[in-house]
Amino acid sequence: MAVTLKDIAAEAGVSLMTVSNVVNGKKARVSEATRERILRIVKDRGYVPSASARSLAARSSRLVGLLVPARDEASLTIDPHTVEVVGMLERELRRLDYHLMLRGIAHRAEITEALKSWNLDGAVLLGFQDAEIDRLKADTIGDVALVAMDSYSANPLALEVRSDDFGGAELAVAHLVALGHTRIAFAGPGFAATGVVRQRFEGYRTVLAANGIAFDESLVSTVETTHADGLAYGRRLARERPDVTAVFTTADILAIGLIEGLAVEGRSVPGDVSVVGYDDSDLAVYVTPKLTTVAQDLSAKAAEAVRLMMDRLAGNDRPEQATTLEVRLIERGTAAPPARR
Amino acid sequence: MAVTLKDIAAEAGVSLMTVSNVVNGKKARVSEATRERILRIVKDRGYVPSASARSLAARSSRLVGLLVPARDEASLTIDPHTVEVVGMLERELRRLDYHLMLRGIAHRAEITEALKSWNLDGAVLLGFQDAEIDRLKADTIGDVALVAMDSYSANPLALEVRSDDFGGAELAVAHLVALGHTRIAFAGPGFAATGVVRQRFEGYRTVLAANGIAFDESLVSTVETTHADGLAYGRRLARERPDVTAVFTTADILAIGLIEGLAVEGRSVPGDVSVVGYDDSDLAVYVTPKLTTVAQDLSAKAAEAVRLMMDRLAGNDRPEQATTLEVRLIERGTAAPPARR
DNA sequence: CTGAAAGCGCTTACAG
DNA sequence: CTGAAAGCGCTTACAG
Repeated sequence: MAVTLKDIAAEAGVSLMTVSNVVNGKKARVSEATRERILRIVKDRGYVPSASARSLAARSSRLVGLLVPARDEASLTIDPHTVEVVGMLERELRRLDYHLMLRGIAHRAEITEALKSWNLDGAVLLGFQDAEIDRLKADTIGDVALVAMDSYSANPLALEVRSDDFGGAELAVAHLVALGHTRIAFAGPGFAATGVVRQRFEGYRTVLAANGIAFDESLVSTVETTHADGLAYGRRLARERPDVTAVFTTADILAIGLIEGLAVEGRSVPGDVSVVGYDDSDLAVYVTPKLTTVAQDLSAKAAEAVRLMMDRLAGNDRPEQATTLEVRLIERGTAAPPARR
Repeated sequence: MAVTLKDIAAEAGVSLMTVSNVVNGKKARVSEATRERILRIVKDRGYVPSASARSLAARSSRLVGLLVPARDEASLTIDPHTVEVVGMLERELRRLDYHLMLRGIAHRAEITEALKSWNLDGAVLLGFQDAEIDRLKADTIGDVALVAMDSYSANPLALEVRSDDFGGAELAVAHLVALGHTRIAFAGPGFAATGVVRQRFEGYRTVLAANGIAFDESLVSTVETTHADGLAYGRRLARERPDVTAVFTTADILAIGLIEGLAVEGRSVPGDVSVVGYDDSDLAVYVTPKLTTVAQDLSAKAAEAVRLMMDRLAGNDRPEQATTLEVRLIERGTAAPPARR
């Protein structure tokens, strides 16, 4: 069987408690001599503390859940852009000696279940709608430090980290306006009263207004964030809306599909239509021309999520404000002045 | 505090044991009447068993580790192609009521540590070199069911799942040969005596030999699996090897970089050079022309990994053979007959 | 069909 | 600086 605290204690001729103190680095409580002797035995025997025993006896499990929506028995909805966040979160947590449990959530009740079952110290909610975050109640989440990524929910139970989606849209649309465009379309997934896409939409509308461009409802289209939907949208746009000279899109993948759709109908980017994406995913530089897009600092986002969680775990109060990270426009090859008519 | 078995037992007026039996579905041991009464209370009170207590008391933790290499303090090395496997594994395990712990491995010792600390029932090794799998010893991994994905290691301690890398290369190169190519280059990351890339290289060589095409060492290049390295390779190829009319590549991303590199130097695909990728990643259809590539069934690979693990956990012997999954060639737009000279 | 006892491997006060 | 006791929430034999 595995070696336990008891084994180490027996071999060192001390009590179990002393070994525990040494293993947990409570220096003040053990003399340097016994400390070194014990550490040596621990190493020789390859002792690793039992996390479940620890979790059971102590208050803390040093376990953090990464909760991701999973549509009805399907796979996790992790888009490539999210993966990077997952990797970063794992790294940050590992540095702090925490472990990460990955859990798909098919039904709402599973959140509570995941939290309780492993006695998680914290959890990161990745990819949930604001409405779902709103619904979280104190009695269902207990005492975990909960951080919701990319959330604009008003739920005080969740710590929030997101990028400046409003500002990112402003950057993109202002760039298009500066190039001389006035017929600028907005394409993104359906949105509610709040949330990432809503913010980007408001940023779009604000820049139009600031530049005296009338908002035209018929210029905003609901397009799911997939290459196929982007492509279909591009074809429709090419055929039905020759007046549109630029499109601001809420995702690179959608932008890339859109560009292909336009091409299929004989319209070029940025010659006939300018396109701005969002995310600055790897994809953005794989296509020709390379995509002009809005970049967020994913690494900073993950680090901030962990920082907020640890702060909360340390007993500090929830910060007044949600953290909003800066964003920047990456100018590449898909946005240019509109063609002369 | 959270509600425990004891609370439920008290409320139901039965012993703790009876509740335990009900919760664990040991129907034979409890009368239907008490069973229903207890289930009702469990539901009303929102009781969720403590996984750590269970793990400590029972033999099993119902926890599986997903171990991924993490280069020195850096983020996890999860490429987009791997992500899909992660999602699939999580789904399969969740269905079986197991949980997944995601852990980056920076140093070899961390494997043992991860295994022991949470008393994992099983672990999936994703993205490790064969040499690292070879090095695993029985005393360091204990009794966990270990499955190594895409491994060709001979270590009997690991269960193995992989695609038919040799066959995939055969398919790709045979396709090129059938189109009339004879000067076919091989591009992929450096490889050792064993492993995925070695297999693909051998498949390449075998098809050449079978068709009476002399193997030419100068046609094989070591190119890392990134867009940038692919691009640099493409430029080099265009300038230095006008004789090469086709390239078989070990990854789509590399193929896409290669195509761009060729384009930069004024050579077109498939007009001047044919290119075949590997993986059939999403990327393959985002580029123009769409990539001809070799597809593997990632979903089946994940399912098979879980199946092997559960089989082993059920006490069955390790299968004689590693599982090798079928692979197929997806013909799209980047491979065509060589241009007439 | 139901239950009392022992124990899984730790940590947390509390003594000395 | 070191230790004996109690307990975290379960499961595993073993009785009845």
